[in-house]
Amino acid sequence: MKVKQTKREGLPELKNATKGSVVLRFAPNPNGPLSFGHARGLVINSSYREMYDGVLILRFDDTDTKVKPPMMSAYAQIEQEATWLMGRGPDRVVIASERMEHYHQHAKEMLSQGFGYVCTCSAEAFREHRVNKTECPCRPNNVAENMERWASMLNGTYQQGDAVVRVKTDMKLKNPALRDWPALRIQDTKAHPHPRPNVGSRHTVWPLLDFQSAVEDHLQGVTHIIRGKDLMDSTRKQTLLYEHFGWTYPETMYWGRVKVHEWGGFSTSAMRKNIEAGEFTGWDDPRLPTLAGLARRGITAAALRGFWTELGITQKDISVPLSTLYSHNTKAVDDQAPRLSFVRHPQRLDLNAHDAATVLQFPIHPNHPDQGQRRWELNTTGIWLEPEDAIKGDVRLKEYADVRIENSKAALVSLDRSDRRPIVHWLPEQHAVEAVLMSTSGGEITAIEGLIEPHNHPVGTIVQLERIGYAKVMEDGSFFLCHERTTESV
RNA sequence: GCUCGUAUAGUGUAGUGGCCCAUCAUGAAGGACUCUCAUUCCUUCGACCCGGGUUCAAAUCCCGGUACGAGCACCA
Repeated sequence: MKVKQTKREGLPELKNATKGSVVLRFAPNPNGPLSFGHARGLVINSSYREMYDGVLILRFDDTDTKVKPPMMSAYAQIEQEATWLMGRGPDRVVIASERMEHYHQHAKEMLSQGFGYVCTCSAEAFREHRVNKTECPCRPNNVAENMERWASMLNGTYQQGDAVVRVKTDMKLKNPALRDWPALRIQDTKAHPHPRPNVGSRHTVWPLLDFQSAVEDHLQGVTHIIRGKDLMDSTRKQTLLYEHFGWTYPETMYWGRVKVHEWGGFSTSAMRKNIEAGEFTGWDDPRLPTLAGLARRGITAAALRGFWTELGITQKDISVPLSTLYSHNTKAVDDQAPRLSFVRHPQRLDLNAHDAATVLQFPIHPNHPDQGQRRWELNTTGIWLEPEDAIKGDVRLKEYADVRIENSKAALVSLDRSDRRPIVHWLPEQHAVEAVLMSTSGGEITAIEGLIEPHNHPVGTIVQLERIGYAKVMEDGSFFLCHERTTESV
């Protein structure tokens, strides 16, 4: 008997993993709030935490005060956003800048055991050595000398740029990236203090990512690292360090680069600049691919989880259309979204409703009568229609009646459906309040004036505007279209 | 330039030598249901980068090519 092939559900098994003893980590730089891409690390790592009943560490890699300076408000925001996305908080939070003594101690150990050295060559000079596979003059220095130079790094004799601590690997390694890589450097924290008040200018010798991350992973007992494949060489560098220390490196998996068609590339630093320049209203500007921005326009955590889980952890570099995310969001949102009638650019028509019912009643959600009923009272003869529908001639006013439109007048034909004429959404003249539908399109925020049926859905509710799409109720009562349309009929 | 990695339908993804004329989702087209251009359901369309090799047997292993991406920062 042939067994039909099936697609694996969810994420693949972790190598060398036993339930209950898996330790994972997600390590962002708090130089801004989380963005769409960060969600991948959160979703994947947290799924594995659930699968293996493991521990997930949120680690702030905030060891650069100049190139990518941390943002004080980002720490709390990132933890909150991560919790929102994962549906559960991290098991442990680690802040690198507050664990400097561990990094210093390990640097010292590295020097005293002779597998590290203090190098005073300029970056350019060392680059020459790296490409030519030659040893720099500092490399043969003995332990005593290295300890002395280490002291000079710590006490300020050496200034920023004067010296780094390198891990002794092998200058003849095939991969140039691995040759005696830098582990710690000096930062002028007087000029660029760390934003955390208890850190500030206290330290001048700071670890670089590869060293800090490697030491911290070991200290925290991390068993599995899942990260971008841009960090593949980091794994190799860190493995060399682990060998020196006699540690075992965690299992590692990588994912490739993801681009979203509509967004192209973006970076936290670039967004920060544009926000400061006033091009965006803030980190939660709905045009921004930040978690805050996406959440603001009604993209749910469940949609993000579904999206990233479906992409999995392949090393392929991919480009995905936003519609993929939207389809996940539709699935997450539709079943609960109350229906509302919103008429864009309303046009008033007279309706000769001589025989009409005066009260209409129909469900808030067609698939869920238990959500209650909508109740429209018809006490005048005016109705509102979208201009596009008002020229269609024979239409059916949804949940009410078939009408014929001629010369800006609508004539009631039948209360029951008499044929297959198109059904349009509409509003009774008195049962409509002014409203605005906001949306993003092509990097702009646009507003469409219109009328909405009265409702009391609280701020934040994701509703479905019939025949238009899902929208979120905003603080000011306006609606924000969740899924920007490619073919917008504004 | 050196090093590393990846290549399955339009877009993603499953598949680790025979159950593969290749999975699932999304998309497109058609249809059913429905007083929404929503949801749900059904049908159809559509792919193993190229060339060699190993093998009785290759999407799956090996070699070469090509394409794309990443690293070679005193950034993360």
